[in-house]
Amino acid sequence: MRSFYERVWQVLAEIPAGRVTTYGDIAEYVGTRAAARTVGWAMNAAVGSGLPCHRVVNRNGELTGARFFETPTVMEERLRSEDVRFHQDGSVDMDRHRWTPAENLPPARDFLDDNLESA
DNA sequence: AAGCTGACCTCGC
DNA sequence: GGCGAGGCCAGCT
Repeated sequence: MRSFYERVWQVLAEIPAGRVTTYGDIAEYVGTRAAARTVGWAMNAAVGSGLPCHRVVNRNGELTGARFFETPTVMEERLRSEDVRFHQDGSVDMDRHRWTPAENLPPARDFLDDNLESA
């Protein structure tokens, strides 16, 4: 079992364009719901690595991590370029775009362990 | 080495 | 329904 970060990144890499997920959903999928916080920390380390960190928002669809990108606006711009719709208050339309690892990926153990062991 | 902090979430008051 | 506290992992002081 590799680090918590790497598990998060594997999930992150599977998020389809035009969809978003939440810190809590990722945290729960990789093992612990309460580690949602650390997920954000993992994102910070992933900025600039090519992973779609912009597809992770908080439970309300707010772009809380925007300020950690190259510029504070690229997060929204990337999402808009993927046809993600926003509410008037600037939050993502979660009903329309929400994607969860639990419903779209194989069971966490299989998915994570497979990739890790075969690596 | 111990303690604080952080892109969060949930529960209790 | 707003405010405060606890829980998780890793990095920094």
